[in-house]
Amino acid sequence: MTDVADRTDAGRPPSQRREQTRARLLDAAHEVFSEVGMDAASVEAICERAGFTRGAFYSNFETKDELFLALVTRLSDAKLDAVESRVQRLSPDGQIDISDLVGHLGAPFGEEMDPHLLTEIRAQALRDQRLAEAFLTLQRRVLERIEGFLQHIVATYDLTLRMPVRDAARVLLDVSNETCTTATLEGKSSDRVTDDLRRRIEALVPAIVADGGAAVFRS
Amino acid sequence: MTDVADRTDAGRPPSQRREQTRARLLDAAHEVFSEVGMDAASVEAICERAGFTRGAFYSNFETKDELFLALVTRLSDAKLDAVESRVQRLSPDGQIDISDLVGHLGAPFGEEMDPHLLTEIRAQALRDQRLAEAFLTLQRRVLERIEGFLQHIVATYDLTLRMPVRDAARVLLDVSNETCTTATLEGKSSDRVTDDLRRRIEALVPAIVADGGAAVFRS
DNA sequence: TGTATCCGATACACAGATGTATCCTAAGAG
DNA sequence: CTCTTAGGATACATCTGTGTATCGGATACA
Repeated sequence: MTDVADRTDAGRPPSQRREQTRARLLDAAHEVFSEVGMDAASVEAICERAGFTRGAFYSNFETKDELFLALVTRLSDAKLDAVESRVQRLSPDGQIDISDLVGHLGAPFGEEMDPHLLTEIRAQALRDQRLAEAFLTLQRRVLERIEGFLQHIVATYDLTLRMPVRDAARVLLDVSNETCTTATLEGKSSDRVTDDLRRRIEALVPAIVADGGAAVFRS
Repeated sequence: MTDVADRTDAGRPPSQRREQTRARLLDAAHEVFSEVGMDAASVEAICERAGFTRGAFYSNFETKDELFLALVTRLSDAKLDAVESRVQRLSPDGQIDISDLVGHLGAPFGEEMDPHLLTEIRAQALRDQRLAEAFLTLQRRVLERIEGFLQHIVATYDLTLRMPVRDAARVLLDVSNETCTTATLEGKSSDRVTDDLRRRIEALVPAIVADGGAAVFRS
């Protein structure tokens, strides 16, 4: 009897139902991990949130660790997609709106990867080789995207940076990360986190871009 | 019979012995928390590391949470002291060695507050109001120190910054934090973490300081 | 030397989590 | 309509951790 929760997989083929179950478990895991952290999150709690019992869990995953890794992988993909699509949508001429820039940089956060989970992943990665590698790979790829993005801007608007593009990308990412985490710690809403980030980036751009990029950037 | 471990508090007055016990428990907690994280660290494991049983623990602390908070407090004090003393030792004239600057900025890390613990504290703080406040207060105070330090340099050498001192301090701190964490994730030794940090700061200084501060900074 | 006291060890009760082994049900196959 | 099978529920054994209550021994002081 499946009365734990009414699910809508009534008439689906079994193969799709399995995927659905995995996805729901991952969704639930995302929430619970973000709320109470990896260690404090019991498999039980995750299953309950997803509307399943642990039977379903152990039928789909080996262990909690594997679940976490799967979740991180899924989030990484989503994150990269988000960055990628934003880079594509870059307007090819005219001025660059700093809010836009923030959008590009902030994309790695958004709903896909909130500071709670980012911090959690890091904390875990410091003690798990596989996770560390996964995380570092992700970070490297995000960095490359941002670097490419900057390079594009530099070429398009004929700007000069006061440091190598790579370093500039890193600084922006670092400031992004720290600002988001700190603002979240301060209990700020998602909107106000973005405000903070915007302010920080605005202060940073004139330092990185020669002659302040006055002709190109606008607030 | 106290044969769990030979302690050297043989003939000490009881009051001092109590302090010793607390200190040893805190030391052990530092290690264990840093190794396996707050949640995974059992009181048992901490006591074992310290050479006690849980009896000693519950005789000195209310709960594991209180222990963690006490540890963070102790670390904060140590951290601030480290920053403070380094600021005092600033050479009043001549050139500024960038390694020195890194030393000042990196001081918050060192042995006092390694990235493992920093990350751990953050992860916890995201879910614990009291911890969040403690951490934010610490961060604010460290920031003020760095700001004061920068202000001192600017005044002494008559430099111009391309952003408000406050923002400059933040950027430096953010880059410090992220660099240390990432380098640690990459499995780098303490020395190589410092190397990384040095490189990052070197790239950053010319952007922040007008005309690159060429006359003042040397690698 | 006797005694009170403090501090840490030991023992215990209990709660919660993990993982496995088994059972049940509903969708497809013939 | 029956049989098969997959996917998830249920039940169970085990383990680990927490916190409390009690005990014992060393120190300090008379």
